[in-house]
Amino acid sequence: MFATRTDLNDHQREAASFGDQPLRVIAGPGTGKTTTLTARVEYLLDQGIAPERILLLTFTRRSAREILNRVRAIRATAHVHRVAGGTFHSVAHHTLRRHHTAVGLSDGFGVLDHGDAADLLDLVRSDLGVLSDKRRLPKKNTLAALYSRTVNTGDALRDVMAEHTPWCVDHHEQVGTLFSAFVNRKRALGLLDFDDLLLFWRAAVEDDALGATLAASFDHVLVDEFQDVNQLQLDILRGLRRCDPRVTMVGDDAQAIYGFRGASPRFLLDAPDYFEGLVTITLNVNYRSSGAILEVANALAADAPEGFCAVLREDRPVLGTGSPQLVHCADERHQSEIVADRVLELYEEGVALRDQAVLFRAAHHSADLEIELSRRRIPFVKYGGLRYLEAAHVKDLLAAFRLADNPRDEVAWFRLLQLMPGVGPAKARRLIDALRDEHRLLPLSFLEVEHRWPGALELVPCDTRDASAQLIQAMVSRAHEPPMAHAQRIADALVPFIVASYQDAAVRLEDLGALVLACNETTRLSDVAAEQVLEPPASTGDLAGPPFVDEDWLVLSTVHSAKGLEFDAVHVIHAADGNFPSDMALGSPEGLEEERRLFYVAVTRARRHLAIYVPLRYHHHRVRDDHSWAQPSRFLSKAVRQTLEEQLHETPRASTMNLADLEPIPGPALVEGRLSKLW
DNA sequence: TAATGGGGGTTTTTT
DNA sequence: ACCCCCATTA
Repeated sequence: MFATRTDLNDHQREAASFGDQPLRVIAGPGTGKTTTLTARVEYLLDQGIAPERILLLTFTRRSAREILNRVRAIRATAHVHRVAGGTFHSVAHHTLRRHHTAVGLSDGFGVLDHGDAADLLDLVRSDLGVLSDKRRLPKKNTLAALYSRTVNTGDALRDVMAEHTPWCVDHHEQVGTLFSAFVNRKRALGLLDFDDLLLFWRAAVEDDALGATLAASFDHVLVDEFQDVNQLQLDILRGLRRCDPRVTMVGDDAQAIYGFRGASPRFLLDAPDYFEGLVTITLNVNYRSSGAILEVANALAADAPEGFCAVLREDRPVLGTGSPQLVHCADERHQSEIVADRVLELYEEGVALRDQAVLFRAAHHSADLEIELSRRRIPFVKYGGLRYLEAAHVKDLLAAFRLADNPRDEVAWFRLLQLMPGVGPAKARRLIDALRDEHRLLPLSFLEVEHRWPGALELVPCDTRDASAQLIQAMVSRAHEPPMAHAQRIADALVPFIVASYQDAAVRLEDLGALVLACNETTRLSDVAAEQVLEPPASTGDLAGPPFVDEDWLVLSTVHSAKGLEFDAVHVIHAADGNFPSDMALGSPEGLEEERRLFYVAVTRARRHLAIYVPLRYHHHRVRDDHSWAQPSRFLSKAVRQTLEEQLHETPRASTMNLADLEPIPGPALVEGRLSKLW
């Protein structure tokens, strides 16, 4: 029972058991945000609210699961699993699948990931023939980001372009034409991208009749990480609470780090304007970090021009060992060695690898360290950056899954057809054209595909016709079988193409098997494809081999991906200006402030040990021997440095010497000398 | 006319 | 890993 919980402080308890007005909880890092949300869910259940009438919106589905698992651990009897929980996107997906008719979507609609959406944009651009002057034009990924930002903020395209792509703002009308064609094409093909999930959910929620029904299906709505919502998400939330004041928003303005998705901490700060009668509770007692680490965090916070709402303080001291360190390294190579040394030292002192994390600004910042860790056989898992989902073969199978439910999915066709040897972009388009009817529409059903395919088959090079026909057959034929069996047949038919297209086919085939297994509990393959897009497996870690042998591995993560996590020891690398803050973000004051918050997030992940590493030199790969001197991150101000113990490692060890400086050895002669003894 | 392979240059962050 | 460009091949 909630009433018997003794692990909450007064503020947490007040928040958890708050009544029916809108509630805003400002919760600094380590102040028990998750505990409080968990307790609030528990409290609501105790009050007799039916679990399925509670909606818990979180930033990742992992955190929704964590909160619900914790509730379940306390109240084993409740049907906690019926609480509707997930990200805005995943809840949107569920809602739209359920009410697809009411919002005018077809059954089995497909969900495009970021890359698919960019590909489709490119496809539409070449069809339209606009914007073909490649010099001054944004590339497809830039265009996709532009589109996304525009719909998520609701700002005029012209203004968004003026700020983010000023070099081509003159083309804004053409870009607008492209975007509207892009939207039409997605509709015609039965496809939604990430943004559409939210756009359609908002449309549903804002509709008088449908919106009232959706809003009435929840008694309480709780939103975590509110500092990272954007205008579109706020609109949805307001729609859902159109006549009901029972809403809880939890967030921390100091940790707003998703501006590039149109999010802004101002929605959290201005929440009283959006929700009448809102009450605010602030949590600022930190239970996570040692006092010394808190001092670092607070010094960083004090440098923020606008200040942060929650200034952290400690209640009972958290034990720390030694001071947080600022480590100066010779260069990146040296940094990798010192980090590896330090990680092992801490390991010897009893800090398990999985309780340690190396954090960085950009995914590629860990490249050198990954090599060093592999060399020393230190197992690690990396979060952030490239994902399993983005691997080509996974996308191939997902495309086939989408197609199995929606033969109009031109993006999927385009991808799958090019897998066939001898088929490139041009032939793929001709093949797709051969599948269209007299109105240039793609088949709506697989009956039509079967009917039109023989004509198209002529375009496929002879030697792959059989395999191609089998793949089509596998997708077309839906016997009375469980979806997983269907998925298995599709995967089997895909095997020859994977083997022919990729050199490391064996590894890739295993991934396909895993995807087939994911179809176990579904009714629709397109559902599985969408789920994978909405919640891709978060980690990649192949360099050090399978880390699971000893079940302890070091965590490497982008700061973004480490949000909400905590570790005994945190190593922040590449704290050099240009890397952290990223020079990409320095165009505007808001950009810089977001970087500062990101740094704050990194530091506040640490419980007992914190080290920040600054390489002094960066070698340039373009010109050999060339290097530049790095400035330590501007966030390491004088005040911040006073909270850190500085360590200088000015003399790198022999192994880090720049080998190009040495007198060359007579390599060819030495090699030939040895080899000549062999023959 | 298209596909394919090689090479060089780049890469912010993610639902 | 991706994108873009170019040369070679079918």
